[in-house]
Amino acid sequence: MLSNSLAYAIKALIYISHNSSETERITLKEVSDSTEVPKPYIAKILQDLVRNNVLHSIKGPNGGFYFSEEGLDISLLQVVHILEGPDKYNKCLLSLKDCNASSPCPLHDNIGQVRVELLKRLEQITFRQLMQHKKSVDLF
Amino acid sequence: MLSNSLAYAIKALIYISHNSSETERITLKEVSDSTEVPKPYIAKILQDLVRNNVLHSIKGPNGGFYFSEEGLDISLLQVVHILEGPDKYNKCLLSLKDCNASSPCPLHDNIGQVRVELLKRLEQITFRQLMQHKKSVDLF
DNA sequence: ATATTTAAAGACCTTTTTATCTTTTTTTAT
DNA sequence: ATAAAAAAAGATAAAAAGGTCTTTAAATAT
Repeated sequence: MLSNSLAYAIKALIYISHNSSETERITLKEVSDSTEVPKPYIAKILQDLVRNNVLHSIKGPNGGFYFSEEGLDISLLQVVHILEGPDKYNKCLLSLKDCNASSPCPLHDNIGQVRVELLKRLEQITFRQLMQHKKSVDLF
Repeated sequence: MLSNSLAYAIKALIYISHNSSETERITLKEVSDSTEVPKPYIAKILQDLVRNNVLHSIKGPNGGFYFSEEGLDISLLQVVHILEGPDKYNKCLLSLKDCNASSPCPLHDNIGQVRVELLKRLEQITFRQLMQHKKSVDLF
C-alpha cells in the first residue's frame, strides 16, 4: 500500500527524530545500520528530504542528519509529496479524467472514501506524534 | 493507490459485465477499443483472469470473453489476489515482521485502519454491483 | 595546511511493471 | 477440407522502481 521507499523514509525519519538534535547528528551509517535499509539507498532518500527541508544535514566530522524543531511538525503527506509526487493518492482510482463528485466513477463513492480518509490521516500525522509512539523506541 | 493493471482490469471487467452473456461474447478488440487499454496488454490481463475463472473465453469466430452468472459475484479483492498476489494490502505498512494488534508499529492503529477498511470494501464489491452503477454504462 | 570524516552527486546495475509484437492453437463457417 | 476469426502463448522492449558503487565537496580536528 505504501511504496518501499516511503516505508524506508518513515522508518529512517522516526529513528532520526528520536536520536537527533541540532547538536547531536546521526550519521548515514547509523541510520542504515538501525533501519536495515541499504546505505546508498537510504542516502538517496535522505538527500531528497534534505533538499526539501524536511531534514538538515552537516558534512564532515561530527556531521550527519538532524531534525530541527520545525521539521518535527512536517506531516507524512508532505513526505509523500516529496518522494512520490502530489498525484500518488490524489487521482481517480480508474484514472478517468472527468471523475468527480457530480460525475463519479463506479469506485469514487466507495473506495474513494477510503482514499480521502487516507489523505486526511497522512496530513494529520507528524513526526512529533510518531516519535511519541511507544513502539517507535524499540522499532530498531 | 491501485496499480495500472488493476485499474485496467476493473474497467475491462465492467465493460464485459455490461455487454456479455454466455451467447454474446466480447472480442479482445472491442474491449481494447472501448477501454482504451492497449490490446496486447489487456489481453495478458484477461488471459490471467480466464485462467483463474473470473471470466470465460471461447476462441474462433463469434468467440470472445464473457462473464458467467457466478462470475459476476466475484469480488474486487479476488481480482486483486489474482493480479497482485495476496500480500498487496495485507502486510505491515512499514514491513515489520512482528507488527500486530498487541505490538503495533507506529502506523498500525492509524493508517492501518484505512488499510483494513480498504480490504473490507474490496471484499464487498462485486461486478454485479458495479455494473448497476449509473456511470458504468457510459464509462467508455 | 593537512588528513579525516562525513554527506552530496552522479553513474551504473537489477528487477518489476508496463507495453508490444509474433506465432500458435482453437473454433467456426463455408 | 479449408479459410477466417479469434484467443493463447511466448518472446521482446521500454520505463520505473529499487539498489549499488565511485567520485566530489564540505567541515572539522589536528
